[in-house]
Amino acid sequence: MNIDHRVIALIDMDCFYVQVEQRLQPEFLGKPCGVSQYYTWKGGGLIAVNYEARDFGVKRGMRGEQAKELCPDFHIFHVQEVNGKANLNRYRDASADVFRVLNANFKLVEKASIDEAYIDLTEDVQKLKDKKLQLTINDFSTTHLAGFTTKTEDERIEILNKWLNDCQLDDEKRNYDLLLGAYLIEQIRKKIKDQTGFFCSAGIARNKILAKLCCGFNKPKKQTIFTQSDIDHIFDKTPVQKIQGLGGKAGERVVELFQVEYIGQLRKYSLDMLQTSMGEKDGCWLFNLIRGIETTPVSNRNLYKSISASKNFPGKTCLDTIDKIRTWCYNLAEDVFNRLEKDRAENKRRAKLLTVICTLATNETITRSCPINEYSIDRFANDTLRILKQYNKNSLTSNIYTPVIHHIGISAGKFLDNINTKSIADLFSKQTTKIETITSTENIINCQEEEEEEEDNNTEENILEKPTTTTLPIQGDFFRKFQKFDEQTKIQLKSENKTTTSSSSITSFFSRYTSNENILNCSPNKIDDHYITCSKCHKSILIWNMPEHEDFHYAHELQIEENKTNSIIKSSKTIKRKNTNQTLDSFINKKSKM
DNA sequence: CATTAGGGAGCG
DNA sequence: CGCTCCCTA
Ligand SMILES: Nc1ncnc2c1ncn2[C@H]1C[C@H](O)[C@@H](COP(=O)(O)OP(=O)(O)OP(=O)(O)O)O1
Ligand SMILES: [Mn+2]
Ligand SMILES: [Mn+2]
Repeated sequence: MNIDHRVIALIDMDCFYVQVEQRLQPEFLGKPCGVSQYYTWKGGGLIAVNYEARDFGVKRGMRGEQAKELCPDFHIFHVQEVNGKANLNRYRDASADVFRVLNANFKLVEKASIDEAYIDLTEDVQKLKDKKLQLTINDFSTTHLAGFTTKTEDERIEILNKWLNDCQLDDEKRNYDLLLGAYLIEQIRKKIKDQTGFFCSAGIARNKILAKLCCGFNKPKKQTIFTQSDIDHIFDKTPVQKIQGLGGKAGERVVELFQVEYIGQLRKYSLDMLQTSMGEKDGCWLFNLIRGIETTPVSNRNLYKSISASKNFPGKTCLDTIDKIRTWCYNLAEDVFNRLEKDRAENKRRAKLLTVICTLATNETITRSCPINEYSIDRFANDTLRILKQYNKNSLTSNIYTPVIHHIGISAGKFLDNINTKSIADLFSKQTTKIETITSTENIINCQEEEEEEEDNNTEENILEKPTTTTLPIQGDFFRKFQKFDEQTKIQLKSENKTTTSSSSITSFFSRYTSNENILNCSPNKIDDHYITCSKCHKSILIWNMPEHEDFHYAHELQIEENKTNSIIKSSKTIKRKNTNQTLDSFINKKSKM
């Protein structure tokens, strides 16, 4: 099967938590509503807002009170509280209702979040083809085309009808597959509505990124088809940050380093240039993406990989005594315990690792793990407490805890199946020698078993290229590049996962030691706030992006000389620098706020 | 004083 | 592996 010939759908529930609440209290259907947590503080923070309320400008993240100002009839549902803590089980259960419908109707369904699923429809579409259905506009009553924005229903029908006839008569553009996919999704959305009461929207495309993107084009209660011929003209107007995976720092890097606003503007850059700036893997992923190619498979995972409970204790609500901390350890442990027991009964598996996360007044976040030998509230709570006590600077006899705690989280993961199916037994046999010790080998197997992991090239090369030196963040990239000349080259461009740019070493370097002098050293030219002017192109560049920007010119020059020497650039893995300013900012902001 | 989740990659 | 950082709902 050609990876470009897949049919992928992304289904996303409309204002999901609100619909869950409205299903319980139908008298609020049609009225502007939202869901908030912790209503004591200014009406609580809204985590979901329905479309009626959005018309008034109410948005997620607003306070309940603020929403009331914009929309006096706004109704606020409150997340259930148990032991003084938000409990999201109602939404998890509603999510399970939806996924039961999906899993009953499709083979390959990936739970991407509490309210969305990717479905690989490729096979279903092929089967449907044999039936030679005569489809009409009535089979597509909520379908839109990503390439056309229609103002009226008549217009939608006119345009869709034309397209429908086109691809049924002559499938030169291979759009018929997408049409059948859209047909299947119209059906399943109707089933979801009938069997759960919930409305949803969907995107249908040839890969996950496009399906996700276009799902948002027409909401609520609608679905959108994104054809391959839409790629160029839509990407030319799609802000970089709208692409999943580029909503954060990676997207900022793209915008800064290439001086672009829309993802389509990257088309003029060579693979080498993208890789030089973004790294081999991400550069390759971007290069393909903007040509409509993205090969991340829909995985078959239906179950959670971790079950966690956490709570913030901002400002004066901080935990400053052992007694308070113990109480919250128990509250969180109980929530996790209840969900783990349910999970064990339903899924015949047990979590083997407990991870405790806390944020202290010093603004450090600490993460520590310990094995789970038995599901028990006491044990979860006491393990958590024991770990937290290790960071108490006060005397062990005192009830006072310093520094105060602003966040605690407990997470259970590393699930191990109880039942020895043949395949699992086989997998175990390989490293049976050390089972007892919760060690992770088994867990890895477990993970890999449910995940794709089909072809796993790159590892060898990556290891070879791992930069072993801690480079100072000072115009280092040129230097490093030449150091790498001798490296054997090749490197199959197969990598397709985007994500992450991180560099903990550099971050901590800055957080710990610097003040501006170190940062200023990076900049050859003039400092104008955080920007400097590049001597080559005279554009304003954020100073911490300057080294990559220089790489960019370097790559550009090489390219202009039309020589290949691909290997050199390809094999140079950029050490990713961090947006130091932002790191420090958030450090300071958090500190001052908490 | 946005909160409470959850998934994943890279580093040592 | 454990842990940190990143990205998303
Ligand atoms: N930042 C958040 N914090 C806590 N819960 C969130 C957050 N974002 C989303 N959720 C929850 C509430 C949402 O109803 C649910 C699904 O999110 P999402 O699909 O992004 O929006 P939505 O379903 O409310 O509206 P939409 O119709 O736009 O999809 O997840
Ligand atoms: Mn949604
Ligand atoms: Mn969603």
